[in-house]
Amino acid sequence: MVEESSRIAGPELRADARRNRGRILVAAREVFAEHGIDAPMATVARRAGVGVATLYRRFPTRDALVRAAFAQQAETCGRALTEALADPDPWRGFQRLVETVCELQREEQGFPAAFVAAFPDSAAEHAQARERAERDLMTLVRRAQTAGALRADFHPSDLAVALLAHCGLVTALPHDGAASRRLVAYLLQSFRAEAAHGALPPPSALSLGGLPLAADGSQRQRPSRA
Amino acid sequence: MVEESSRIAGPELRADARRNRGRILVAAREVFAEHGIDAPMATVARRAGVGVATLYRRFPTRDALVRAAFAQQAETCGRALTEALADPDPWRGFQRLVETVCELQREEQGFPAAFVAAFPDSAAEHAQARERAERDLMTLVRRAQTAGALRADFHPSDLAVALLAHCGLVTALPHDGAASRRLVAYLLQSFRAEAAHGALPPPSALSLGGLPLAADGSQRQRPSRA
DNA sequence: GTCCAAACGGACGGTGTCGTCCGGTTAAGA
DNA sequence: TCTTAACCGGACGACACCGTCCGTTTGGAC
Repeated sequence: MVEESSRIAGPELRADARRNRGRILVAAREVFAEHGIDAPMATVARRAGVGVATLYRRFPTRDALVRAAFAQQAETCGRALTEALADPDPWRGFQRLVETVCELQREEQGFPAAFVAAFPDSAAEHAQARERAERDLMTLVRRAQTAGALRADFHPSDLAVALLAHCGLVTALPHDGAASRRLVAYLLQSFRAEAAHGALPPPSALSLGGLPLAADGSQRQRPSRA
Repeated sequence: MVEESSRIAGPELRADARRNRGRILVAAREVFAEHGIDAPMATVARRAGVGVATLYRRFPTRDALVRAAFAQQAETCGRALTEALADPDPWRGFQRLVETVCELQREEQGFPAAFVAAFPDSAAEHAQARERAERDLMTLVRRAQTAGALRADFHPSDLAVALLAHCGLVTALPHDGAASRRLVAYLLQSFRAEAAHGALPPPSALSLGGLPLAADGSQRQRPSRA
């Protein structure tokens, strides 16, 4: 992904501003991972060693900060997807993708929530990247199914379901790597063609690719207030 | 479960007080399901048609309210467990239990979070009920394994892992029943003995029964503030 | 009907976060 | 070195929720 300023043909931040921007992003990742996605902005600012004003100047909304902070992780996901497609073994590629993303969720505990929170309305900005991811993912799934490794009734949205469930697990148990790994192992085994025993209920209507959400992105549980 | 007042040999609430207590519980369930477990107390009070003071008088802490509001659901879980043990088919009993609890999580969206939030320190109050649940659960698992239906490497904590993951899913997608049902179907299939292909990573150290948490119950992600 | 303790509810002070404003500071070009 | 525009950060007002206080109402016993 290109440097942001050059994309917008921006006015080239001054040296100190650029330095502070970097510090803020680092601090944001740390704080979000430690205290959750909606830790006070002031905490991030303090950790970064800057004032709140500086933070708000650079990232007008919490959402903007979250998105920027986890852009790197999103890129990692994209790369994992590419690598998965490059794997000559279709199943191994699929498996590695799931494991990599879940590992990322496990390590950066802020990431899963960010993943869910950041994507619903990022359509405009990352449209083409998202679209491409969606296409690649579809290819990966089809390929693994054709090879007879991934069960035929696997629906691409199932990946989103699995990732969201795993996200919920690591959010509830931030320090239990064993639980996370267990869940991933179970899910992967149930995705294998040999595991297909009974019929599955109809798949979700979730859009995949950039990942969720359901039709109304605003309807998430936690953040809503009366 | 016995009526609370009689358990504590309480001073018998006055008629209006009892009526209001009931209204509060109903309102709490509705509000928690709609706005999440940490909706403002005032919202609950307003919905119940009482003042905040009345609410606080009856339930001094949010935790007390949550616990009381979902006691009924907890009881339903206990009953489901008993029924599961009564089922002559060990696997069907196990399967029904999982499906019932997950259905409850799906319907009462506040419930899963309450489940997680309420149990860490309820040791004293529900100790014996919890202990019994734990024992029954163990029996259910062993029985299904002995029958050759449930995979041998299934660990009781896996149930907690699965329920927490499902909890996370329905929290993220409150209105997507299809996603929930899909996840449950996948998980159940992967728990079947025939699905055991590769080895699983070591199980989590989660305590089961009354359900989680990890050692430090306070370490949950969302509620924590700086 | 009378009385009182229990219950009620609105109002209020306290706390924590948000996001902006403004006077001081500094990078960088002339 | 000097100038200036960009940048910085602490302070501040707005807001939401919390939990308590207190004057008023009401159930129910006599």
